[in-house]
Amino acid sequence: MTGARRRVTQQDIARMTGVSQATVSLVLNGRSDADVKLSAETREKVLRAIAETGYVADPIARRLAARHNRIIGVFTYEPVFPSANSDFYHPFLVGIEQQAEVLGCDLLLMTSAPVVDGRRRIFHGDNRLRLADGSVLLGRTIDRTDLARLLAEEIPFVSIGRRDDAGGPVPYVGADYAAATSEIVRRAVALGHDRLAYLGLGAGPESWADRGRGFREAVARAAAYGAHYAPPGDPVEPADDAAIVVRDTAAVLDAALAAGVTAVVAEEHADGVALYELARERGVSLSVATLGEPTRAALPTAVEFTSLRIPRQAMGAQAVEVLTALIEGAPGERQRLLPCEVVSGETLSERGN
Amino acid sequence: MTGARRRVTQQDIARMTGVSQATVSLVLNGRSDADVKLSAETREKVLRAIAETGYVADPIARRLAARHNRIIGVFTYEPVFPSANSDFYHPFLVGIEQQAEVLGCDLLLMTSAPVVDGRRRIFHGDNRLRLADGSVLLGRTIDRTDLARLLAEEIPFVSIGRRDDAGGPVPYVGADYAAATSEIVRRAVALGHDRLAYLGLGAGPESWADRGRGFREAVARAAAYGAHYAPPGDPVEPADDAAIVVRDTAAVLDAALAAGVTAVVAEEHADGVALYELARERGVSLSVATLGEPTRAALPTAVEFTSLRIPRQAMGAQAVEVLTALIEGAPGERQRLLPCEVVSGETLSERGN
DNA sequence: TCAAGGGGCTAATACGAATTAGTTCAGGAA
DNA sequence: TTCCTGAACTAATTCGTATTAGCCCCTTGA
Repeated sequence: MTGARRRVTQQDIARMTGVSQATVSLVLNGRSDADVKLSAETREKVLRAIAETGYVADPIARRLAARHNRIIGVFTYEPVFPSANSDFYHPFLVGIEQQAEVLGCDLLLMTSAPVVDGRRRIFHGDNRLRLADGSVLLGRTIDRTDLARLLAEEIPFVSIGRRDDAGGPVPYVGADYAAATSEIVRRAVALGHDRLAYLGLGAGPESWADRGRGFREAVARAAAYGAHYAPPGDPVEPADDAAIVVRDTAAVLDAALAAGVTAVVAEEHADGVALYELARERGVSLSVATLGEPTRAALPTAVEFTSLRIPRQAMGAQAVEVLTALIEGAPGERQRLLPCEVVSGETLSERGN
Repeated sequence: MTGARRRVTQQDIARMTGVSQATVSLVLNGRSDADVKLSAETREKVLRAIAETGYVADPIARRLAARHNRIIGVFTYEPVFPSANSDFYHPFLVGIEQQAEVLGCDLLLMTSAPVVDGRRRIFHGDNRLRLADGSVLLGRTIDRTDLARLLAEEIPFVSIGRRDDAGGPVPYVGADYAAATSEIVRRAVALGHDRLAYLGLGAGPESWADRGRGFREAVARAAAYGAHYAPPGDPVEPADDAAIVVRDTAAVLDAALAAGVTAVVAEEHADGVALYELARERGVSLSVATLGEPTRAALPTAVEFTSLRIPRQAMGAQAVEVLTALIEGAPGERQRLLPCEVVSGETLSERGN
């Protein structure tokens, strides 16, 4: 029909219908407040021209003028679409996408962030965060200074996973690991275990700290004995004075048995699996619960583990919810902890089997 | 530090350093052409102020002025992050993300598109396609009228998967199903099969048509006999006159055996698996090759099928490549067919086993 | 002494939509 | 007739950056 096509603008529509660009904008935004009146005739004329030309507002210009564009940024420290099959982040993203769809928002994956030391950098020269109305941050650990800067610059964001204050409260949607861990300890105690051990690094991301805290508090409440072991393989720098550093699974098992421990709670699923399998192999009775779903490849096992189900999809969806509330200045809590379901498997059983 | 923070702009930098906004822009863009000269002194002064304030260009304004941002749209007809585990699209997205990362582009997932009849609509009222510099389209079938409109409106896009012309050539990166299918037929003939059958619907997306064509051409070249059966369960509307419509796997097998067919090439992996298993059950010797990876849930089978490996990741990456070439007006082919590797399994064997 | 020729910068404008402060006009009241 | 009011618009400005035309000043050369 037309030859060299150029983008249709409000100006074009205005010229076609003999009105001003401002009028076109007003019609488009369906404005009919007290101080803006448009005759039905004009309105129809403009709408007809819009329909004819297939005009669509340029979202970029819209954002510049109106200061929002219904785009939600998604920042991940690792690739969003990992090559590895066992994809821990996927459920979060399913939730994020679902909620974005509900809200009619698009998702901007910040893949342009340059990778340094294997992690994407949030802040860099050509920072794109402002392109979106706000962003969801996804990652096991998130740089404290990044968080502080996001807060300082008043960039709307929500972290998936609880975060400690970073020069101010950090908006987040996390899993209530402390409560879930306490619940597991409670169950163990109810099953007769009164000498428990926690297998995990004290130092690390908030999610680890929360589990450790849940364990210690529950043990204290139950007036039980609680030891703390650091698992093998990791760079060990236990924050907790009670921690006994061991270097391999066998040593952990030996130490636990020597201390009369009958139930172990493992931060990492894989560590728990290894410990449980070793105990079985040796014919020793030992209860094991793990505090999460597999993130490292675990030994293949046919046993159903007592562990936690992290409400990942709900966390993703709610993160988007909180973010939009934040952007729109709507009231409501900016920090949410979602309950973790305890999966009652067969690895936590009555004391003495 | 400051109270009510406002975004730092070039104007602010200009005021701080006593130069004009234009100068700041020039410094930022490192311009030093013939017609733009800046003293080293001014340059440094400005750069220092930029470093102090932590100024970062607003990508929105940048885009409005420069008419491009480094955003690549990703339009999928289904959710990008499907809940289902067997995720056919995932590898494409891995490739897209990888290439986007290499190019320093962000990805915009068009999740805002309203869903009608279970599919997202590309064109709708508040269309966001223009937000990105260009888009990658992902989907088994893509609406012809959508493609035509994209071409007409000169919206840069690349389809993943070959597409027929739609009022003009459609840019795509596809898999060369025709060649791969021919290769499979060639192998079958080399193994002594001279009566072959094709199991698949003639009508359907281009990718199906390509396979069917590859089959017919190869059969003709080999002067072999080639029949065409429509698989069970699907709404059958065979485009191919030679097609024999059958309604269940048993009927397909009966018809094939009656016609003296010894090797069957199946469009859909699941159909091929069903047919092969049935033949085995009956103790009949029948070679089967399938033309793709599982997209529908197939019967569980321990057999390694002769089939195709679709270079999905490479297709995703190259789609982004072609798209950027398109956007930048760089020369190069806008239609690419990538070779499919033939997986030589055990289901295609010498005639008579 | 004047013109020519840069170097070094700025004014002005564009990009496309949103918004606000008017302006025009018709009709009614005083 | 004048003033006022409200309906129906529009002119002008804003958002922050990129770009281009052109200005001013200082050298040089004749």
